[in-house]
Amino acid sequence: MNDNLYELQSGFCSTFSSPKRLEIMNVLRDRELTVSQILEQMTISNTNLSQHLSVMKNQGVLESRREGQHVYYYISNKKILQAYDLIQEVLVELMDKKLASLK
Amino acid sequence: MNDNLYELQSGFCSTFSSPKRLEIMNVLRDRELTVSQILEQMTISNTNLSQHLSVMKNQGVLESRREGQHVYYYISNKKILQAYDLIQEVLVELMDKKLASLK
DNA sequence: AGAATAATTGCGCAATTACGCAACTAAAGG
DNA sequence: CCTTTAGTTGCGTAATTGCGCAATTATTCT
Repeated sequence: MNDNLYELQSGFCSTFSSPKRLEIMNVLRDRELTVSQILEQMTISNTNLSQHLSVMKNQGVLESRREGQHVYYYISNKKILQAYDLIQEVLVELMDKKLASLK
Repeated sequence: MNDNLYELQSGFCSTFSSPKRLEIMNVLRDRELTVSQILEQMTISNTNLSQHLSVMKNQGVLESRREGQHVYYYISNKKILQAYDLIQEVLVELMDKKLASLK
């Protein structure tokens, strides 16, 4: 029964396991953007961006709305960014620790 | 330059993208355990558990210490569990929203 | 209706990941 | 030193993922 939750959560988190997708989250941190606006901000092909956005939307990380020719994407829940930032803090602490152990 | 951070973070987060690994984190939530103790708590082969623990340790999610024949594993940083719990909250809110939209 | 712009999708391939089996290393006790 | 218990590692294979190319859909403008 709980297996399903782990399943769901791992799917959701798989979204965080790609550098490009993390970059997308960061670009969308405090605003919604159209696909082409995101495209301008990063080095990625149109196709590949669309694929990543689709994965993220399917997992519930992003939502989208169409406005004319444009599709706006945005982060579905601010807690996602909180989690993102927590992990980044962990990484910083990890690197600090590693550096300290080297000297 | 920032690419490296995304790279690092995605590697770290890839740890969260497996149901088994999430289960391991949950089992280790508030205590350290030996490999065989973890084994007792979940349905997984010895080998596969060892492999997952190795991945998690390499990414910095877990640390370990040997005591005689036993190797204890524990979560390296409490913020990891905070992030874990935040994501779970997001999932609950997501399911609530989905249920509400169905009725 | 036809053309242009925005975005998505199907297909194929290369790269990575998951996991079992069997072999191996590490520590403790007789 | 041999055996037992604990844990790890190498290898093979099946499954999944990432990403480019080309084709397709959606919307707007003329």
